[in-house]
Amino acid sequence: MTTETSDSPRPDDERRSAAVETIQREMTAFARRARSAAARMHPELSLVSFTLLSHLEERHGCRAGDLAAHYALDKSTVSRQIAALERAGLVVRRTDPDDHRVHVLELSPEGAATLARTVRERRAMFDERLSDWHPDDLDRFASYLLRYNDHPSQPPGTPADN
Amino acid sequence: MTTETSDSPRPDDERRSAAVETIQREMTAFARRARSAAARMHPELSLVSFTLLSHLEERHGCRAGDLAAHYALDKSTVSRQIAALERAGLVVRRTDPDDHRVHVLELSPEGAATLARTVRERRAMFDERLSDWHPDDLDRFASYLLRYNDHPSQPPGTPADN
DNA sequence: CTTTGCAGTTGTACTATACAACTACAGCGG
DNA sequence: CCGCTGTAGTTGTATAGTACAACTGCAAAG
Repeated sequence: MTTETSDSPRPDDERRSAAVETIQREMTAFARRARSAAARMHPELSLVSFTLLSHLEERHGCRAGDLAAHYALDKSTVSRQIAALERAGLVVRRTDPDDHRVHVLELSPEGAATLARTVRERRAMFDERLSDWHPDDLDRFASYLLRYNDHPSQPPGTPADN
Repeated sequence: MTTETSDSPRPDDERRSAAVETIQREMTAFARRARSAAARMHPELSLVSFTLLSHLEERHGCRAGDLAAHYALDKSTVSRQIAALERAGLVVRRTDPDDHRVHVLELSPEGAATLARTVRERRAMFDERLSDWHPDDLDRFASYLLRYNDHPSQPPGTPADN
């Protein structure tokens, strides 16, 4: 409050503080909007369903528990999401022959198609939104986001070492 | 598909595409996590409540409709959120003497205190998370986020000119 | 064969949200 | 003054996403 030296270059702490403040505010603003924006864009596939399908595509199938762990969701949530996706015909679920407790999840052809369509639509949105950015800026922004997100997060089941 | 020139420097379009892909993926990942992370950190104040209180602080009070418009929320959602915040004693609501339809919303002292505490906690989290970043990178990241978010968004009541 | 543990499902509850219908009020045209 | 029309906000109702706890079914250890 008393460190008003506005005509000299601000110390690093102050720059840092201002930048962190902006990052916090803007990340928060983005997070607030993202779900409803996604929902309005793809009434067929919520943000969570979309990410689950993406994960299945990347991994070429996986187990429900993997999804829960990876996305810090409760296993019951994943169970219901997957059930809905199966009902919609986007995911197929088969029992692992080696361990009958395990259900292996995979994209159905329709699931892959729906995912591809959604990816395309999202891509178009991002392309449009970032169309006037210089490629160098895009690269830097992308790497900052990677760095920001490369951070461990506590799953809901984990009591955060309490 | 036929533009395989992997040994020569990639054309701008391809860099662009890769960067946009990353931005999309990482923004999505962040959005997915943000709410639950915020909820786990502040059981008292959801991300939405937090932003509503912040807005009230910034504007030194405003109307419910302003919040709805600004945050692209339905007026009923805002009404209930504000009702909950009022019940919790964080917001005071009084009728505008000039127009009895209007309810002017303001932070209560407890609301200001709670908001300040939450801001502090969030700040600490962000500070820790960004502690090993160079100030220049923080500045750039912040400005990229500002630029990214500086984009119009359709409120839910707006049928997007259909 | 029993016990213990893991993978996933189901029961229940809560929050955020939207849309539609409603209430209360303001401002206008007669 | 009276009624129409538009606006601010509330309430009814429905839905989605989520968590926690209790349960089922199976596996692996003893």
